Amino acid sequence: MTAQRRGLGTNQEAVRRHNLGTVLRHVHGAGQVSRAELTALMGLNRSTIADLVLELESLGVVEQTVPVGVRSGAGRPSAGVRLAEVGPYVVAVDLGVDRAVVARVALGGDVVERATAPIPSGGGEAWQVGSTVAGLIRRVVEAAPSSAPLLGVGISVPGLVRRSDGLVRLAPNLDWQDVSFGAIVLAALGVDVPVQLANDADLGALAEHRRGAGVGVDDLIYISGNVGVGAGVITGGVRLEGAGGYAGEVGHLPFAPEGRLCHCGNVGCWETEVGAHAIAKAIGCPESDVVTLGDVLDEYAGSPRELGATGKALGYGLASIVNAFNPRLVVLGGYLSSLYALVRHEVDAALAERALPAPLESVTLSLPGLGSDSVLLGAAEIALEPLFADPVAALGTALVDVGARLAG
Amino acid sequence: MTAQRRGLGTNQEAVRRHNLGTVLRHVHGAGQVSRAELTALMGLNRSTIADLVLELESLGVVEQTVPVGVRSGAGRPSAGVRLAEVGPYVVAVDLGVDRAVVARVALGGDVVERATAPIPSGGGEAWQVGSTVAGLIRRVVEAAPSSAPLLGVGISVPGLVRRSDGLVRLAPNLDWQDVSFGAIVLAALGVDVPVQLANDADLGALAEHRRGAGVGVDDLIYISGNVGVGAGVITGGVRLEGAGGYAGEVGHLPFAPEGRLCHCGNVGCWETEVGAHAIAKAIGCPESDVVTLGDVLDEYAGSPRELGATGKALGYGLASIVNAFNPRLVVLGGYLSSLYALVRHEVDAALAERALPAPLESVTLSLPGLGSDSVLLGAAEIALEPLFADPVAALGTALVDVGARLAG
DNA sequence: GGAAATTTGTTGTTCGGATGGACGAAAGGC
DNA sequence: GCCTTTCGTCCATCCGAACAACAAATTTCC
Repeated sequence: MTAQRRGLGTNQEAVRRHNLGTVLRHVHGAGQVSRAELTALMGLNRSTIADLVLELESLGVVEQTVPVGVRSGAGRPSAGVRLAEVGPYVVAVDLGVDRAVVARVALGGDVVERATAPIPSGGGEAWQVGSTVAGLIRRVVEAAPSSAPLLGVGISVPGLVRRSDGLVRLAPNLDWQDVSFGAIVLAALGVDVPVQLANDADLGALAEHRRGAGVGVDDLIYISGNVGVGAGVITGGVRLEGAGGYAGEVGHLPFAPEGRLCHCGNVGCWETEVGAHAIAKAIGCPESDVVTLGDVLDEYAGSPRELGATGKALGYGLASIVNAFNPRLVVLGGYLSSLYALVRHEVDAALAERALPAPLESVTLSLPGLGSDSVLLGAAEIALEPLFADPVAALGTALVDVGARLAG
Repeated sequence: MTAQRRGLGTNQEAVRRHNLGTVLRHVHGAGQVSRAELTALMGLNRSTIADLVLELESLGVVEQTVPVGVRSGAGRPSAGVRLAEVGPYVVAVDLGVDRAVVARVALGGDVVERATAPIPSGGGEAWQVGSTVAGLIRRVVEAAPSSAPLLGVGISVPGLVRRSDGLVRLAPNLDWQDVSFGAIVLAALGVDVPVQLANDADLGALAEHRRGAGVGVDDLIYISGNVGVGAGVITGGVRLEGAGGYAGEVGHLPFAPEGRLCHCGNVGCWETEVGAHAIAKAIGCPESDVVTLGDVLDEYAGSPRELGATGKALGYGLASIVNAFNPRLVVLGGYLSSLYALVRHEVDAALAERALPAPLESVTLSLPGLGSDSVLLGAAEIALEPLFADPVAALGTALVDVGARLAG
């Protein structure tokens, strides 16, 4: 029972829900599992697993295959369970500061189709962006088999998103404040599907945890470098959200009291040292290229010395994060992955200098295992969440024949 | 299912375990609940609750009472469920830097008996402290009814405690490093009971969440001022532990790069501004009174201006914590509660100045609801944890006739 | 004051779903 | 080619939550 409301009792419906969802979660995570592996993973009886798989098969989400795959020892090979060929899917939206990426993502995490459009600098009116996104959604959904159900839409936003209702409280680089972007997109689409919004760093963390560099790691942090800097925290295997959903705003941790003025109104925030604008200034990159700083850094041919101070600042800041959250893994996403490749030594040294020995000894820095798709795939994962919580209910309310409905 | 291993399925034994534990948790939390309230709280059937209560009664942990208490509407009054008169108990140990407090705590959280002994300054050898603590444990257990089972011992340590095995990695103010204090106490006691160790701030947070200022608040932080400064974090209703159990070490967040040298080897840690030594210096308190700084501050009659900078530093540091964790409540424990009473205005203003608007709007600062017992009661709570996870198993392995066993 | 309404406790039964055993099937090892 | 090992399938079983019916205790209303 991953996230049941605490204090409640467990009735038998809940047991079935949980077990169905857990089987599906395993298939989703591994792509292909044998029934024998499922019995071992879940600690349930052979017969029970068989029954659960049968029900999922009749729901049209998984298929059983002939025994295949690497065999270990003797004995009859176990039947495989894999995702259905024409199964449920979600739409993932990665809203960046300069472009929106929209993808149709199948259960299992494969990007089936993808579309991108630029966003005018400064964000533009939210309804314009919503209209653009809706157009991209129409495009990626068009070719989907009409019998495949759409489970929902997950949207990543570079800013503070209120958990309770998905309101975008503040997205500085889009110049948005208190925007109900989920409702805007739905209105532009003209249909009603479940929509989930979340912060980009939180979604990066989720995706890296499920399918990237952090598989099997229950305490990890994803640092997103996306003009601003934020952190998504997974702890004990679950997302750290905080009271309102704003946890992980590490970009405004104090860093240099005598430092530069930050757009948040304070002085010397970490972001003023390792944010995109600061780095661009350090390497003499024109202001117009700030939004694509990652690409600039990938092709950076200047002296690494110009970035030495930045690397040190990154390491010092990471030390604070390591002390506060004690993660096993820190994934550096966005342009920070490009930066880390250039100044790895400075970052590692600064981290080791400032972090406490105990949390330091078990932490690792790494690049995203999903490249630049972490956030997009994280958006897919939150859209899939209801399916794992209750497969029957989620498929019951899913939208079928989506292409036709959206065409009109 | 509060903390089941993820990925596992739920079998029927687990359901019963969970439901029994949840009933007990409710009785433990409320002291007295009616069966009707339990059905509403847990969402289970009347008959099911009746059966669960019957089983707990036969285990000797709860008793049913005649209908009593405030009645709301019409209808037959519901039977009450309360903790058994002679029920299971735990021993809680609060290891401070200058004294150890040991208490016998009944299920329900009442301190039945308590004993205290000083600890030589600088901590002394761990085995000496262990022997002292064992003596206190003997004393508080002596008068316990011989039929009452001892569930375990919970120990709070002012330092970094490894979650996996309870090893005390570092307790600077006791001058300990890698001390297996649980084993030491058990050896001095000569019996084998479950022992849980944890960091003092984590336990303060736990107790305030369960029985103090944070009842019903699922995202709270307890800041312990106990010579050093640390934070215990509850998020989503569960303890934030991190990979090794060291999460919440906020005392060494960077604060003033040009500041004082910290014992951790860095410069300008938050602790160098709001730690006990810094405050003592600010108000001209002799070094020998640092360990009782809370009492000193309670009787402080000097000019509040001497503490203005400290209050500001506290507020700024709290802003970082609020941005990073987005709590709904921050409880200031230890000497920080005394400090806050003196410079509330400065702290509030500094927090409001540096925290981001979104997380700031929902956060409250408060004093501990449990006074100076937060940490002690938190130690009791971790010792009780196995009981709620599996009442039958925990009571099966509990120790009876404790007085006689410990006398020899 | 009495009857109706309301809510709960109790008891016996039902039912959902996990479990376990028996048996056959499909592989590897010798 | 036979034995061993492991798995799928088909039962019967069993555990425990849910449900229904009735009795009990209290409030409310007339």
